[in-house]
Amino acid sequence: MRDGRLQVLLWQRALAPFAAAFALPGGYLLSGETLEDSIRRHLAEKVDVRELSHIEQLVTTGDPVRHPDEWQVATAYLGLIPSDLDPELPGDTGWYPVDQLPETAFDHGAIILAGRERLRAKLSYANIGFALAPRSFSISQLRDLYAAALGHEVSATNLQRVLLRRELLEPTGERRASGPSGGRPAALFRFRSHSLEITDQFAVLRPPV
Amino acid sequence: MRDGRLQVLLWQRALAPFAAAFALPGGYLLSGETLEDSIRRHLAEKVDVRELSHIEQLVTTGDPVRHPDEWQVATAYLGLIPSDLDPELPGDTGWYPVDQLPETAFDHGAIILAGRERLRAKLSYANIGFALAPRSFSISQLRDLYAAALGHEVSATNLQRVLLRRELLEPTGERRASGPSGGRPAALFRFRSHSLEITDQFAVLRPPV
DNA sequence: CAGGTTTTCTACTTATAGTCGATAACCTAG
DNA sequence: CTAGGTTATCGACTATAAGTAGAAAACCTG
Repeated sequence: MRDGRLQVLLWQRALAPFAAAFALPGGYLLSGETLEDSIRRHLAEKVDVRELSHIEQLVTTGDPVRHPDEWQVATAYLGLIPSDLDPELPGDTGWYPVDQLPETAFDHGAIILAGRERLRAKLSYANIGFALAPRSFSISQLRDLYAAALGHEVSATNLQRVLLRRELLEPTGERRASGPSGGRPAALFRFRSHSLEITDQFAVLRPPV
Repeated sequence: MRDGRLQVLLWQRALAPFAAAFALPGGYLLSGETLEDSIRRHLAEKVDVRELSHIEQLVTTGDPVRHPDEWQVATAYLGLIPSDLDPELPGDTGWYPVDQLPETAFDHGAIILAGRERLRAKLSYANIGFALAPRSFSISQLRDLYAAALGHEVSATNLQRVLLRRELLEPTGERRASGPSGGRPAALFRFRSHSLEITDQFAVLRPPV
């Protein structure tokens, strides 16, 4: 989440194929290397990987048409960075809104959309919000974050009750100072756990009718 | 589902490594081959792949410790065969209960359990029952199938109502002749669709308290 | 202190799922 | 042909989760 929108880190290619198109960070596996190690190694060239709050395997494609010259098998991972961290980026990379992608290289456009779907699903049946939200936040902040990620309005009242019932959130006991235009100061919450936990319910926050 | 239990097709290895241990069917990718094509090709040596009612990618592991001699990257798929099909099997393969696995080769034991978890989850928020059940079935049959796959008791009344509400089932209009010990003949149902569809609900059939 | 703003709470409604007992529709034995 | 056993189905009730709306709380500024 950057700028109130779901954005993805892309890198503008210099060389063919797909010169000038935008690609996900990545690269080749070294012999004997774990997939996740390799992802982290390649990503480290772009951002500080200690900032990753969550990473999970997304999909593996071996479709021969995905690369024009070479036959490749590629495994994509979904990685998340909390909204309050703002990593230094090299000049050829930047954040791009997922719902307004530039022209992408290879099959990266489809992979990004698959990642968004995975994220949306896990917002509804897991505690994956911890990977997007800052360590401490108000319910209104969290509502805006969920709304942007899910792509539809979310009720703050309902969100708070659902996440508290599932025991995913706990109050920090602090309150945020109210803004310049006044208003009641918001109580702050945090996620109880910062590792992925699946709930036994699903229907968090369908779009309002 | 075979014999009222969730079973997996395994193949007893003849050669080292893991000689005599049981392994999932599979093999090496050919150059230029799609992952799914490769799976179907290797599987065809064991069973008629036209009997597969569903197939989906499960997980890719590149952990160097998974094979003692060689560095491998392997992608596992989950494939399902309806309970009323009984493929001819070569002598070195057979069905083995997932909750009572023999000694497995490589990391195949963990992969099988991951497959079971995927299946259980999709029974709860998708129509994946179509891939396990016969084309036409009574609610009691379906209850037994769900109970065996989920690992806990399931109420037939509730199952029928939930699946009908989600519009996943439809009555065929036929009834099965009652068994030798009598009883009311059961109405027959079928799945409306035989391709995977995600529902917007989740909590089908939690274990009874 | 009045009026505006944001947050939070409470009550109500709706949707979905879980449970239990009654009833229906068949069988076989006598 | 009927009594009693068996399996399937239905209906009513309960429990839980989620969606909505409006009132109240807690701050701000002028």
